[in-house]
Amino acid sequence: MLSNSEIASHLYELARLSALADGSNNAFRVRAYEDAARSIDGATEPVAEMSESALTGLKGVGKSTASKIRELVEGGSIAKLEELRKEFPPDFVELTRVPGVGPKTAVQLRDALGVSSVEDLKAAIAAESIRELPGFGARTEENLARSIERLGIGGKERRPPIIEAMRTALEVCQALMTVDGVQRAEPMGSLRRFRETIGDVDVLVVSTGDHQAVADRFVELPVVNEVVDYGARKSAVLSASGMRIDLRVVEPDQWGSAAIYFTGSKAHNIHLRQMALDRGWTLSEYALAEIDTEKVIASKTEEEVYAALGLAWVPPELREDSGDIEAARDGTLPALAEVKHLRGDLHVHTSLSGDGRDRLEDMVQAAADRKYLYLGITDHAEDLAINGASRRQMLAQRTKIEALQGQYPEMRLLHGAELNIGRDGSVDYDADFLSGFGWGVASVHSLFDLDRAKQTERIVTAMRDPAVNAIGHLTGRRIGKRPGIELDVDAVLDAAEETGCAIEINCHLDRLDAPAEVLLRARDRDVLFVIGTDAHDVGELRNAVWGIHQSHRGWVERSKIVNTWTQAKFLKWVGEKRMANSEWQVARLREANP
DNA sequence: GCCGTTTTCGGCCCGACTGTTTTCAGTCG
Repeated sequence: MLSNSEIASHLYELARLSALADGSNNAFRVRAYEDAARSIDGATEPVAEMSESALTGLKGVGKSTASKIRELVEGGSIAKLEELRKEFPPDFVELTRVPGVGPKTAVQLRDALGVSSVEDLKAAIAAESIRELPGFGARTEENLARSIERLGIGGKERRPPIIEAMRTALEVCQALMTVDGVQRAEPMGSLRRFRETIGDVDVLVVSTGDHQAVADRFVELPVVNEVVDYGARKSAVLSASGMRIDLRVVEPDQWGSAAIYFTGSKAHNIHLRQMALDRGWTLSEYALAEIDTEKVIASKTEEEVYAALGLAWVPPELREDSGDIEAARDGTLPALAEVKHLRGDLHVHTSLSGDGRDRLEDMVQAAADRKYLYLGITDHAEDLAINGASRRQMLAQRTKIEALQGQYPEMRLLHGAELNIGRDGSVDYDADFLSGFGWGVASVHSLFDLDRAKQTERIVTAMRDPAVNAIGHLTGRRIGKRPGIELDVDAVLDAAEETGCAIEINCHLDRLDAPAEVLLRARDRDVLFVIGTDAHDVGELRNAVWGIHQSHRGWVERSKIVNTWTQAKFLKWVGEKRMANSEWQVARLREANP
């Protein structure tokens, strides 16, 4: 059966090819296909199983698209799409990946010069025949040549992982803050929405001074390899790695409308602008204003603009137009956690782990500095070949922790471990030794290639273990480097509800694991989460903020995050899980000591 | 192509920058 995302990708392709046929990415038909695709992507029911009339009930899907979907599901293809593919073969479509080449230009190049691939375009540039076309010139030809070169290093398709983009963005913001008159400089776009991969880095700057001076400084930054656009309000550059960085500079009283505009998503903005029009207003990056009189209704803060439209402020990570605007209107946005709500960290390594960098004493002090009320110390357990701690080492650490506890009357120290989930779902040590720990995180560190059924089984088995309070970095993915393990997410969530085992939201920017899709799937379930930094040094305790953003992305209610709970409530919950399934524990003890 | 208590036709989000032009089209975000 075709999945929703497979169906959506057919519609996206239909949109792309229709743009070539209609000569514009903004053609209404193109947008209609995109709307339908987005709606199907976000649908919770399997669209392949829906009747034509049920399909038209989906937002953005009308009779024509509904019948195309049925055609695809029943016959495996869409006649209209096949026709378009014939007219616009992949090599030709590739042309529009060249920055500066849109649908109009691509078609014009083909009609006038017979250009039907990037290779053809290169030849036409070499022959200097493009500059002869009406509306083109030598300058355009040169720019196209440069754009083609760029395709090799970056191109429109590559989306850098968030960790890479965040680093660049914060660097740029920091540098621009030193320009005279600059009051604020912050990352926007998909970075602020906390997508796991980033199209472009967007930076918004507020300046009371000379805007041109900001642009001047921007294009001179060390990260800049090439300047794409250069203006007082708006500039764009490419980094050496091909990352595009966009800069907008606005006046202080335009921050709110500019931040909304620049944060997106595109679909969210279009929806907001439509709401503005319904009220006789228009929304741009400069202001929400009356159409007739141009009188400004709101612009200073995001809250004001949303409020004027009858909406609660929408957290950036939710702005995808996938129910966020309706929830903001109806007052049903989730009550999200913020960093200030965190009362503990429950995945922390010390130098006892082979890859840990700071001493136990320093990690504990750093947690105390953050005013935490509980701390789970979770060094790697013995099954992890290089980094794991032996029983003897673990017991010695426990003694040290007990001694340290006296110095921290406010904060409860839990001696835990990051256990390794074996092939069959078992973890390190034996049940007796495990029962000596006060907290346990279990994670997959091996056998990433098992099939879906086996991976699901091993996770579920680990969740049932009374020594396991939470599953660490659920999928084991490294964003942009390594895919996560295959999992039956619903089965895992069922087990989480049944066992009371929490699912970690790992804070490392290259993990952000569990992924947002998993968190969203758990929205209407009684699944608990724990935000864990997986810190390997004191500085990484600050990564908690990334886990908070990730929880927002997944619409996770604060009440479901166990480390926002009071110390008493948290400790009660930990104890319950470890006491529960005592029969299971007895059975395991018998197994170990027949 | 979709949509609708101002509608089944006539709308459909907004603006900057570039290169080519004397007022605009194309592209992009």
